[in-house]
Amino acid sequence: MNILATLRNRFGRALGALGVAESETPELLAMVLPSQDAKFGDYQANVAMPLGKRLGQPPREIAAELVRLADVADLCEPLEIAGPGFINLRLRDDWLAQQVTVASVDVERVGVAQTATPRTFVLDYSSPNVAKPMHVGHIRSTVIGDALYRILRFLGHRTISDNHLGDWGTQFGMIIYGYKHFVDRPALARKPVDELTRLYKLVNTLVEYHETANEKIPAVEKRIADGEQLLAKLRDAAMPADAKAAKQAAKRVRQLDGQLSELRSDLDELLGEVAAVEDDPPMRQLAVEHADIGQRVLLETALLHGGDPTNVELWRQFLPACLLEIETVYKRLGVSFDHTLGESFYQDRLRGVVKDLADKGLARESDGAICVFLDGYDVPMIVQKQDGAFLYATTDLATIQYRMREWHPDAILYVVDHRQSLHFDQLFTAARLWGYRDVELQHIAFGTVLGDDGKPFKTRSGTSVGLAGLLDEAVERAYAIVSQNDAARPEPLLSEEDRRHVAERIGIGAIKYADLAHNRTSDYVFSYDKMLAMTGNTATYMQYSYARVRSIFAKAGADAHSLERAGASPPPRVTSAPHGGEDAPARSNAILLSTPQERALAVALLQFSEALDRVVADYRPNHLTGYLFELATRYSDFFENCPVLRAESDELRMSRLLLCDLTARTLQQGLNLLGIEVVERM
RNA sequence: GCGCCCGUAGCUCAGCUGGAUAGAGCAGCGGACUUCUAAUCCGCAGGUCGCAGGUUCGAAUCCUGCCGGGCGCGCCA
Repeated sequence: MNILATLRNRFGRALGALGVAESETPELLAMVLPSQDAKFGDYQANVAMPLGKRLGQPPREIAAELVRLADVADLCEPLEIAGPGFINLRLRDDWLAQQVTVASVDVERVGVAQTATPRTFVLDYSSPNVAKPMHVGHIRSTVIGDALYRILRFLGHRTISDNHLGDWGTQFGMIIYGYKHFVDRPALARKPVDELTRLYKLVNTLVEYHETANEKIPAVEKRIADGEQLLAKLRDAAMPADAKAAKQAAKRVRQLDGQLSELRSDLDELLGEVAAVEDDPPMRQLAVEHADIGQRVLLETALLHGGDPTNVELWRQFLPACLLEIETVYKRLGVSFDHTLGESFYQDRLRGVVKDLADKGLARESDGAICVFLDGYDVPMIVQKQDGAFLYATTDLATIQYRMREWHPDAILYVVDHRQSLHFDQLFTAARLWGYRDVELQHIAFGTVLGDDGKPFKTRSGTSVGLAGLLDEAVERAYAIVSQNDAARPEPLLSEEDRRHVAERIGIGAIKYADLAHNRTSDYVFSYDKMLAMTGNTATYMQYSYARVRSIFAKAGADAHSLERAGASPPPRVTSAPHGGEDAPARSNAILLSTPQERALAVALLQFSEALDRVVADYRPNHLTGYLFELATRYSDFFENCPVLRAESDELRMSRLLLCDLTARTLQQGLNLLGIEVVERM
């Protein structure tokens, strides 16, 4: 059941009867919306105001006409016109009761219909570099992508998830170099993943050391010197005469000052990095011995790309261990993919891509590189470097070509950091020029995860936070909270094993939910305390709400089983209005809406479908978290005001049990679509 | 310099293709546990939606300019 879609459908007909052109109706029907304030009813139609202008009639008159034409008497109370021409709709209690009763026996889909217009979506998310440990930056892509995948699939779309691994880049050159110079063979045989990680980190540290010492530090020093010079010049300059120019000059000085202090703190950080190596004698020794490590890593990478048998064999040998590592994280997150076609998969297609682009006149040589020049962009998209190597733009184009040929999608969604938006703009523009015009290409951009200080989330030492450690920490904190709360009960509910199990689900859920609940386009501040809070819009609160509902069934005992049976049966024939005429006794499995709280809960339950539509409209899972919070709030209100097991009659008791059951299943389904598990007790 | 994103309560954030009196949580104040999980709930207080114009029946939302912040800008991904 989708109330909004039903109402729009009815108003569409009314608009037709009013003589509105069919081409204009979709835009107008978008103005039929849920009310923001309950005193205006459940829904409102705001179409009369814009129509007033077009038809040259007072909006209130048009509203009155629409009220006459709209055939909604079966589901709405008599329509009301308010203000300049708002039409307020209040749903009939008997209709609501009937609809929610039907939803309550829908075991599979809690009343959400599948889309009438299924599309094929390819979703590209997570895409970590293998060989590097996954870090905090991979959470958002993985979690948002997985949620969108689950939601689209639930709505009946064809979905294909493809983890576009970085499995062919410089990080393998590093591992290969590390293997050739530093490998500890027994360790590699014993724990390959750990040893490869150690090699990667070691080589990476050495490469960075040289880069920092030889390039970054001098560059920053030069910028500081230039800045200081400019600042001195600005300060010496005579104050401009007119006020505006003086203000501008002052601002310039202020900005420059800020930039300089930022640069100085950058410099300190870089000097610290260098010192860390130099103060460690063995590392210092290695740094001296491997002075040209940066170049030699690139060489190893080039050899790999060129098909060098030794390096290709090493790559083959190392890849499974690296995959195992990330697979562990995915398993814990409950994320899986239909395909995992990494960059390496496309390597033998790249030459053909560049040739085809050149043949079609889209790419040409410039400064020794092959570039695609696009209107409206200052910089071209480079598809082949001077030295002949290909770039990620090339791989991405090859990937689009492959996906289009293989899966014929209607849309390809890339869940990737917003910093890559220029790349995707260019990629999509190029792809369309290349001939892929009938596919929706979307960069599902998201912001950065920040620490408490408002800067990108890092450890004290400045390295990025490992994803595995992050999950551990959340689960550990969840365990402490679970244990503390359970121990404080007169009679603890949970065994030690239960507590561990619950903590895992709460900890992982908290991280995912916090991420999904934020509007994806903005940065968000990562805080364990906030995400594990029991109040507010958190996974923990949602899981708690679920557990509270379920506890009623635990108390109800055998009733739960009979209810499940009732739920599994076909929809009941609703023979009576909820308030029940004497000659039509309410059936035992019909829902009655005897209080405002029950009614509000029923409306919320029926709006699940609308929430999912909103998510899909612009690929924002936070609309679903917002909905679940609203639902949980409504349930809480109901829980406080409507006794279930001690309801005044058997009919009411059964009705409320049905509402509870549907609430639990809707919460569970909603959380499941976000990749979050529930617990029966907590 | 050019481009993209952002600016909403003390803090962290919502605000659903422009709708009626801008909402949550935290923090603050005051209430509710012999009653289905109080890890909860209810009430109070808290706002020039960065600033200034414009578009219109109506603007936090759309347009322009300014102020403030983040990110990106040829051979990394």
